[in-house]
Amino acid sequence: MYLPDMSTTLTPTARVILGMLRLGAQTGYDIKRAIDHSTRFFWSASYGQIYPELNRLEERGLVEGRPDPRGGVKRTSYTLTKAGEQALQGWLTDRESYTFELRDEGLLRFFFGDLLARDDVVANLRARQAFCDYVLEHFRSFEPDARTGFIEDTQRYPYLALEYGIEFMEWMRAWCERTADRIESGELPSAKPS
Amino acid sequence: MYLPDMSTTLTPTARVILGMLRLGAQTGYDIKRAIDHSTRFFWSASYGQIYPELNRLEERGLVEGRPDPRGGVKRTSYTLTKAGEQALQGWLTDRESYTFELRDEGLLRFFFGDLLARDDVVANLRARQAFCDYVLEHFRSFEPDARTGFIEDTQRYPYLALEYGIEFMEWMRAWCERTADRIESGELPSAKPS
DNA sequence: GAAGGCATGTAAATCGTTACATGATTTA
DNA sequence: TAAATCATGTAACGATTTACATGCCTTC
Repeated sequence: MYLPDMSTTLTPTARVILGMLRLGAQTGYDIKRAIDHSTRFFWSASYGQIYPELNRLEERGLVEGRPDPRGGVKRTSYTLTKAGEQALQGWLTDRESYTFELRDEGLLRFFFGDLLARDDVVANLRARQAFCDYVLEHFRSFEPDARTGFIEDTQRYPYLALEYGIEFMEWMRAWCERTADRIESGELPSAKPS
Repeated sequence: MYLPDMSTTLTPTARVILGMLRLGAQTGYDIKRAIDHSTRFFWSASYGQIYPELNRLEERGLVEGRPDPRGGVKRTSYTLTKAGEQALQGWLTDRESYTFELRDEGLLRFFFGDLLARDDVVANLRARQAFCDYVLEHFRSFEPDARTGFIEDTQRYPYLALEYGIEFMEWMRAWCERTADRIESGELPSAKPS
């Protein structure tokens, strides 16, 4: 029988939530905004996940919510409990679990390149390259915010993670360009003629 | 009202299925094996997805299944229909849709590095590095098969996609090493003391 | 007073993994 | 004859997105 240890195991969404609360986010809305400006590219979450998960975390005693009607708006602010702190630290130092999932449609199209004419493969690679440029633009627009942390200005690692993203996209872009050139020059063959 | 064009839109799993059938896979089992040896790292699918999806694709007239009891085993072999070919080509040349999703737990831990002692951040990076090594080992064991195509030996692009995977993991590994060194040397600060 | 941001949530649908179940053939 | 591989499938659960709904406050 399968026994997930629900007393210590954090769901995917719970991991970002606890972390973001610990970094200074207060409300579900805060958390969503922080995610969208930072971890979104490697760990996203929607409102439909965040609000129910906050309730579940409160039931489990990992967070504590208090009504916080600043400016008359109905709002709930959350803080980590002792147990929540421990769960977060436990996850952060857990070297067992290592989720790494990728879903890359451009790469799948490339994988099926033998089914396409050379020009179509090249066009796909150019589209992928444009995608990299688009993401890089985004990332670079985040740089000023990330330099001083997305939530509080004592944070250094969000900026380093952004640096990772930028360098990754630059690497990917370069790979696309190089490969498209190799295919166009005829160095790499194509089964189907153009 | 939301109107996905179900007559032309392929579900995520349908995309690999049609492609793998076109490359020469015959049964659901074939498709699963091909995925596990190739696209798994950027486009995976389980039996629980593949078999029901094959039935749906047959209902939609994109594939055709025939009982094929080679060796006495109950088995269904599938081929693409004209409509299936068209749907596949349509998707392969569609530059509109571009799924790119990443779920990277190591990177999320790194993002929260300000909550950890320097030694723990370094340990996380070393774990990530070990993960890269592990994947690289896998990839390199696939190289001989990929050189001649995973299903038929006229295919070149599966090998190029594997090359991409190897180069990507090498890049990631180098980034981990470099960053761990920068942190260990004290070049990058840590909020929490060790 | 309209638009946009703040704030919280639900319902439906989709997507996906995991465990379970079955049974045949092939190989050691 | 036992283990591995071939082969197909379902049920339960978990995760996630999207659309919808509401209403306040602030700025133009």
